[in-house]
This record gives sequence, C-alpha cells and structure tokens, in this order.
Amino acid sequence: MSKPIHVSVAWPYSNGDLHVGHLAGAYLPADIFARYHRLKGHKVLMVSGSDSHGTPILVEANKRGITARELFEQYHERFLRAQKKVGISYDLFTHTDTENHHKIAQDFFLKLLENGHLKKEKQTLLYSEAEKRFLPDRFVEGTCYICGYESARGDQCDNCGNLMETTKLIDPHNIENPDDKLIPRETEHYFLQLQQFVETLIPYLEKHKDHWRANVYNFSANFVKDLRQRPITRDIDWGIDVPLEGWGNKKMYVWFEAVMGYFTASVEWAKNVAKDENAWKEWWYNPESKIYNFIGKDNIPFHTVIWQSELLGVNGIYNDHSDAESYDADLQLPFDVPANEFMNIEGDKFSKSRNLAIWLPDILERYQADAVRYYVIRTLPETTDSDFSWQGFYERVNNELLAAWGNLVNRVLGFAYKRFDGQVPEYDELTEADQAIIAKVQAGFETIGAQIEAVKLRQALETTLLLSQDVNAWLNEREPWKVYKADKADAARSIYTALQCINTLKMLFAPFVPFSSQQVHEYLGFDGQLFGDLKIEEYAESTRNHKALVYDPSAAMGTWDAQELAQGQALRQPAPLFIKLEPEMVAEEQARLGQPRDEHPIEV
RNA sequence: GGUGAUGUAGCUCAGCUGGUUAGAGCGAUCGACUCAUAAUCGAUAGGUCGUGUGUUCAAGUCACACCAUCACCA
Repeated sequence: MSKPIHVSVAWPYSNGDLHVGHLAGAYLPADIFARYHRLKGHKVLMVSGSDSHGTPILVEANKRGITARELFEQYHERFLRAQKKVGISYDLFTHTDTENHHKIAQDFFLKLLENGHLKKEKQTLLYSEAEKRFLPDRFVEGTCYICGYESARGDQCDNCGNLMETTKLIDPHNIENPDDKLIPRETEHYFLQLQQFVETLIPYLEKHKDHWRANVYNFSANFVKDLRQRPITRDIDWGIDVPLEGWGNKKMYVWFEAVMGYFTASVEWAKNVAKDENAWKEWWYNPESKIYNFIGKDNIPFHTVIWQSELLGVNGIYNDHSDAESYDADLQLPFDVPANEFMNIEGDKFSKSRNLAIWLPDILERYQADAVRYYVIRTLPETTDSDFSWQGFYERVNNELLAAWGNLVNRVLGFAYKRFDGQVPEYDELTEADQAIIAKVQAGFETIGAQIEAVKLRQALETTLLLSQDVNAWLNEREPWKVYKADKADAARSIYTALQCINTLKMLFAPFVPFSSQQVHEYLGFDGQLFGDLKIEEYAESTRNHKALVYDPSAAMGTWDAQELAQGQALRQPAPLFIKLEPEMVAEEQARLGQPRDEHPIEV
C-alpha cells in the first residue's frame, strides 16, 4: 500500500559551500530514506532549500561588496550543482527568497496574529553604531551591576549567577569590537507565545517517545517545560517584510520563517512540479502521512517544539474546503526527527574560518560520488559525534566498497561474460547451496528495509556489505572457475546464482550508492533506470526567477523486491565499478586541510 | 552555570527492559585459493567496557559523584 512520506531536510545556510558535515548530518540520511521509500512504492515528497536570510549573509555580502541577494544566489547555485552531483534526490530544493515563501510566511504571521499567538512588546536594547544593528546579548559584555564582576555577559553574570538586564550593565561593550559604541535604544517587536502550546506539545512528545532517538526526546521534553515567548521580528534590512502597516523597516526573524520552508517548498512543489496546486495537502493534511525531519543536533528544539508550535498556531491554513482535495484533519506534525550528531574532521571540530572542512565541491572533483557516499554513510554520526579521516576514507573505499562489493560484481560478471558468451547462463536445477544463498540475500529486503525504516542507516549499510561478503564466501566454496573445466553445467548453476545475488544486491545497495547500482543494472543487461533524474530547473514568479533542483521520477523503474534474472539475458561488457584509491592520497588530502582554498566552478 | 548526550578491542562502531567465556567491520598475524581492481575466503591474536563509590545473588547495562568531549539554552 502506498503511504505518503514527507522528508523534510534541514535548510543549508547560504553563505558558504556545502561540506561533508552537511551530508552526514542530514542530506545523505534523508536521501537514503527517500530513495528507499520510493523503491517501496510510497509517495515521497522530499524538500529543502537554501536559507537566504539573516545577519551572517548580510555581513558576508557587505564584506565582499555585493548585495545579500547576490551572495546567497551564488551559493544557492553551487548547492544545486553539488547536490545534483552527489545525488541528493530532492523533489524540490528551492530557497527562502521566493515570492511563494515570502507570501506563505506572511500568511503564517497573520494567522498566528489572528489566533492570538503573537504579542507586541517594546524593549530597550543595545544598538551598535559600528554594525548598525541591535547587538544580540551574546556579543555584549560589561560590568555586573550586582557584584561588580567585570566580564558579565549580556544576559547573565557568570560570577554571581544573576540574570542581567543588558541595558543596565555598567560600561557595556561589543566583545568582537572594543571600539564599538553601544547605545540603548527602544524598539518594538512581535513575540511568539510558545508557552501557549505546552499542553499540546507534551502529549505530542510523549506519543512519539518510544520511536524517537533518546537524546532527541529527552532534550525536547526538557526544553518544553520551560517554554517562553520568543521574538519573531527584528531590526534588519534583509529578510521577509512584516506584513503590517508601519512595520516596513522590520523583518521576520530567520529562525521563524526558515523552518516554514518545509511547508512552503511543498506548496511550491505542488505548483511548479506537480502542476496541481493542492497536491501538497496529501502530506500536510492527510492523517495517513508521516513527516520526517532530517536535521543536525544543533537544531533539535526548533524541529521538535518550535516548528510544531508554528504549525499548531496556524492549523487549518489553506484548508478551507474550497477545493476537492481538502482533508478533514489537522495540519500534520512531524512523526520523527532523527537528528544526527556532528562529524568531525581528522579529530578536529569543523571550522570554516580555519578551513578545517571537507568541501563537497572539492571532494566530488577528485572522487566518485558513491565512494564519498559510502564512506560518509559508514561513518554517520547517528548516536555520537563521528570522525571523517582520510585514512578511513581510503580504507573503507578500497577494502570494503571496492574489495567486497565492486570486486564481487567484477569477478562474476567478468567470468560470465567471458565463459558464457556474454549471457546469463542457463541451468537445469540449482543446488541447495545455491538456493540458500539466493534466499539469504533476498531476505535482505526485509532486514535492511526494517533498518532503513528505523533510520539506522549505518547498520543497514553494514548489513548489506555483509551480504556481499556472504556471496564471496559462497563463491569460494563453489569455485566455478575450477569446476568449469570439468563440469560446465555446474559452473552455469553457480554463476547464474551469483548473478542472481548480484541482481538483488544491486537493489539493496541502491539507496546508498545509486550511481554504481545503476551501472550494475546495465552490466546485467537491463535497460532503463532504477531511479528518476535530478534536474536543475528555473521557475518564474512575477518579479524574478529562481532555480531549483528537482527530482523527476518518470524514468524510475526500480523496486524494493526480488526480481528473477532471466536465463540467457545478454550481458554488457563489464568494467570495474570503483576506482581504487592510491595510498598517497591520504597524505595529500591531509595536507590540504587548513590551507587557503579556491572555489572552483562545479561541473555537473 | 543549566539541560541533553557521548566516553567499549590499534581504528570506526554494536551491545534492548542488568544474567553463561563482552560482539561486528576494518587493520594485524598465519593459512587456503587464483575467476577478480594483489581483489577473495578461513583461522588466530587483541578489551580490568572514562574514573571512583554504591545497589544487587549478579552491572558495560541501574544510582550517585568526578573527569573528558559535543550540542543547545543562557
């Protein structure tokens, strides 16, 4: 039965290239999950986009002497290309500066206001002359007006523990710029009344406790206990307008509108891709649907509590039963939020400023997408922070992906191609051992499928690898290359069996390493594609156009189940699936870390 | 400072509601094989489960404290 599955993927902040941490934290898990469910025949909608607003983009753009929009569009374009190259199969990867996103975010704002979830409040904050903005508390330091401690933070004194009112601090200054002048100035903002949702959120969290990751649940359950109002507007030039008279110089806070992207991108997908304005409702108002949020651990409360509050606060939006596709249900809240931990680099924390990072465009220039995918998946930080090491990359790619799986394909297909006239051998009857190995590999659809559904992806890939090793072991028992000389019929049985196993393994590996699985598919003599195509499209709105990455499923024919390989099917001449890595690459790559880097154009 | 997590073989990680000699993959050592990108297969050796107390007939698995690392909030 086909189920609606929504895969909501964290929105990358568009002020620098993507790196392996992005892949490990959210994109690869989401992609594997989405590909698997598509193979299962479910209705998958996987969306994300570039987060284009907020201070860091403005600051970076100023530094480069370009506009914020120019800056984010430059990286947006690079995001599209890099993700197409590594195969992250978004149904739609758009950005937050579309008219669509702006309009819906404003509608959310107005609906929250109408429903009594927003409150206006005046406050006095410290305004930075140098930065021309109100300085967030964490950048302010001063002398504590209670105990006299000189390095009290903007909001709390670390010495006496008292909470501080920033504007009362004695001699407040900007921690990043001692010459900056800070002036108390009054401003007015809207606040989201998060505390109004506590009574709904607690049972919501409780309901999902058993299948959520422990740290996600615990963290959220604790966070929800102390919910208070949070400002959703700010004094800044770059962002989404507050849709009220007299608020023209204020914008929505980026955290408030960026999470709405899961929803707004779904609406855009319906309009631009599905060409059915209401198609998004199948995921958002359908009680059968399950929404999964793939994010990093730094974002947990936003995706387990705050986003839910926004959805609860606008419940019913766009679902006024004026069209045939309206549902008689509430706006759906996320079913699971499988947050990942962080991926370190050679034992160090990722650091953009020190260039301690493995940039996606760079690694894809030098290595196969599936090699990158394989290593990152094997090292996913699902339960704890993990470490990307080039030695590990070298070893896992050569000794596991290439040696176990690539070599299995190569040895069997090469032998079949040479000794059986380029065809799948015909056989009389398979031995018990042959039938047993086929059955064992096919059972992977159950076990690996269950692991993927539980979002235990690292384990799922290991299980798949072990199955390919089982086939290697079985092959060594059967020794078709030796048997062939005396008993060609028996070699035919075992080679047929091995090919049948490879045909199954190709599907089991497909969500993880889709490019090589497609290659195996073709070597086995099949035509057509296991998955659809990723395309970069351009969409027009009334004032400007935007580009997006779009998954076109029309060519996809892969399914998550055992398919009988036809005897006599013509094979294609095989070649090695994976490029073997040279040991020197480890030191070469390590030497690149921390060095200045150029952003090369990304060839797709 | 508060909250949540993490700390298990050389490396990367499993170990659910406490229960026989703590598991896997890689690496190492030895052996087998030669169809295959010197790939594959088998066997062996590696751990006082961060530290310290405690609960229990029994603790990697529970409690408390401490140390280290990470994230969020401040």
